[in-house]
Amino acid sequence: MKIGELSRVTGTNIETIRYYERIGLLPAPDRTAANYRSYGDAHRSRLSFVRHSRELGFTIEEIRSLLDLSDDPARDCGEADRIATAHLEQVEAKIAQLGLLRDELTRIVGRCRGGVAADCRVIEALGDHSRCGSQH
Amino acid sequence: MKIGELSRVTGTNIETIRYYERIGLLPAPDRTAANYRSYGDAHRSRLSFVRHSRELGFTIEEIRSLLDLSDDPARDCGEADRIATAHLEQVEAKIAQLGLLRDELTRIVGRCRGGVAADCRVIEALGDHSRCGSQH
DNA sequence: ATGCACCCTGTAGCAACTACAGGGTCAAGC
DNA sequence: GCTTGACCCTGTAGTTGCTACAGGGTGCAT
Repeated sequence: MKIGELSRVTGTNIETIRYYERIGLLPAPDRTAANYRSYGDAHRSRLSFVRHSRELGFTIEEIRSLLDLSDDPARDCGEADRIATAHLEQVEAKIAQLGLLRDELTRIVGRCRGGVAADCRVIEALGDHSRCGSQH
Repeated sequence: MKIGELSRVTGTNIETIRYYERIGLLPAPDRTAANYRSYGDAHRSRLSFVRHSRELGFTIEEIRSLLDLSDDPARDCGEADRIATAHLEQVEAKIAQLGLLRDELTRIVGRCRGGVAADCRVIEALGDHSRCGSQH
């Protein structure tokens, strides 16, 4: 299949597919006589792997490591688990951090009583960290 | 005060301060005879406002709008409240999305039973979106 | 006078794309 | 047989919010 179809079946921007090839995440496919990229099923499933991992928030470098692992079926699987576990911990940390942020934003918004900016509690609160309940 | 001191009192990287000046978020300060930037208290509090807002996740453009508001004390405060409320909604959406991600990562990790990559459940799960419980 | 901390400008790099500009290819319809 | 339009190509530059130099100047103490 050509790049447009691969783009449609994987829900990936065409430019992004070429970008992944450029950075070596996807192997360069064969070309047609007209120099068009020609993809097979292996490309499709590799790209799906990449997209799914990206949606889960893995970085390109993490995905590279995971792909290296899956390219070498004899290697130890524990590494994949370590990468995923570390990533899960990061996600949990991010959730906790955003929770604090939400609390503070909640404290800040809704204080507006329709006055002018000079009396604005929102602007005041943004300028003054000292009243924050938490460190961020 | 010179840029190094402003950097210390606000906890901002020197390069970042110059960057904010370049993009017009901070006004260009006076210069000493030796062409060193010389800041006053107004700069300090404006930079604190910017840093606090960035820590709360506001974008540079949102901060620019908030600063425009606070620079013009006669303007309607409702705009500041709208920006902050919209941002709060984004933070809440992000928390919800990360929650789904965490659930899925939790489902994926810890399945490793010490085998080889060919049998790796983690790698398998990453390649196969169809088993995900949620859309992401 | 020489070492060191500090300051300056300008440019390039990071992640992970996205968006052109400026061209080539191919099948369908007139 | 010629045009139209959808598709493809390469290469480069833009995005966000910084950060990191390179290559130089300044100010003060020893």
